[in-house]
Amino acid sequence: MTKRTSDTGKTIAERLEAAANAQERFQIMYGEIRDRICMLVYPPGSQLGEEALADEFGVSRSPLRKALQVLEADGLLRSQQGVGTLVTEVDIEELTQVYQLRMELNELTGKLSPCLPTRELKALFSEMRKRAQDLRNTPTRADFARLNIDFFHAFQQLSENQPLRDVSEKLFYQTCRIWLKLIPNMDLAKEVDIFCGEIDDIVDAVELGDFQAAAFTRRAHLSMGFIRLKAQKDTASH
Amino acid sequence: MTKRTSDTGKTIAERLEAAANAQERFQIMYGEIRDRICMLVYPPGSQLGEEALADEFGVSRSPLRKALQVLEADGLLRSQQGVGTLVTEVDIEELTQVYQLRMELNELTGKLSPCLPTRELKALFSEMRKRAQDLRNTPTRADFARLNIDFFHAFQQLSENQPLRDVSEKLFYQTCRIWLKLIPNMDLAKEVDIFCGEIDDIVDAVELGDFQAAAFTRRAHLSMGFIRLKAQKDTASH
DNA sequence: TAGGATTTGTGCGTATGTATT
DNA sequence: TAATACATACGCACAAATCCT
Repeated sequence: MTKRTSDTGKTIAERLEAAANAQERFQIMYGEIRDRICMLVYPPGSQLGEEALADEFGVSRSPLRKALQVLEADGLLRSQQGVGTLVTEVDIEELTQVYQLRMELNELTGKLSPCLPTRELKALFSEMRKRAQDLRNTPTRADFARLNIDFFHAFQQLSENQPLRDVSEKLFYQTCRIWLKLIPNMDLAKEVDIFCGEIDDIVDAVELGDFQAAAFTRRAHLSMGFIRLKAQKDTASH
Repeated sequence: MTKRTSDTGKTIAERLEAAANAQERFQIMYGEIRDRICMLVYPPGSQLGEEALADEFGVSRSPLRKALQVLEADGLLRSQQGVGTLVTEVDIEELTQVYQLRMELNELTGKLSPCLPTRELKALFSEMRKRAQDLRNTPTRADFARLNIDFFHAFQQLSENQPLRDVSEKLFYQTCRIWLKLIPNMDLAKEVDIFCGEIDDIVDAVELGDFQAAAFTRRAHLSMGFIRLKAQKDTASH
């Protein structure tokens, strides 16, 4: 079966064919590979293979390698001559510092250049609440991970500080795989329930137009989520 | 005249020749080009030329392009087919958000995983104080910029939070060129004097082992420096 | 408007490094 | 230890885009 993107129904090769220039092609490849990494289509430790990927994407290795190189700079891949291009491991101990920083940055989201509470913004979060409700009814690992990613991007839109957005996004993609990795050892329905409750809290704050409250709430949730992850890791190792 | 690096006295081509593997070669090229950009050897808006650079470095375009591509992801370069590889412009208005974020992150440097006040660390800052004294005696643009960069890296070592260091470094290199760009319109001796006074303040705090005080002091200096830059920009435009 | 000069983007063959047998 | 398989790194030639005359 040929892989197709969720939105458009087109294959990657078709999307790349339709791209206007090299920068668009780069964005498509970069985004697609990053998505596969954080959805564990490419699990930590797995090998990518430049030629196979280039073949699937319908391009040569040269433009593909640019995407791989930037993902390596992002800390998601590691390429070494003679060995291969490997997806980096995610270890909760090593991610502790990233999580600490992410918590502080989330607080800044409500502080630096908060957006105005537009109708579009509220509609976006309303949509998130609805998707959370659907997820609660039929919880799956993949939908949980997908909503986690999409809700992150929605939250990002609460601040107009673009550097803050860029930095937060990099750090998010360094950490988000840990959930999919550890959730098999956890109670999926329970975690989904907690996560959807958190979304409800934040959407409540957004609908009131209080973005700073939304940011503090999210910071608290991040902190508690990290503690649950650590607890999970501790029980798994005993 | 062949360009040589300040430290070793070797040309870039020689250093690349001596590198053990591709990753080292990448780091050498990446660091060298970034340094030239923020020292205004390549001023904003100037064009790089892949073939000329590859020729100087004694490599082909392929490995050079990897360095350029990551620098483009860092926001220091912009490549476009048919146009060239151009150094990005630095505008104080656009950097306002970066500066805001940098100020907050500097506060975190004293908060997240502060290092222990080792002898090596104090010696490093003592060296900075000495260099500041030398700069005061004979102030030059280039030495000012160099000390600014080196002092930043020294300050980074006050926190062991590696993600915070990485993020702070990226943001620093996005902003540091603004000083060299605007200093011709300012009083160099006066700015050097202020900067060296700031170094004295921070080194005092470091020698007392109070890294949090050092971080708060630096945050205050960043804020005041930004205000001076903005004021300069306003007077220049009238 | 057309065409030539220049630049980056792409494709592909080869070199080089690593792991395994 | 040597040979082999296989991966990325590299170098080069050509395609495509842009700019200027």
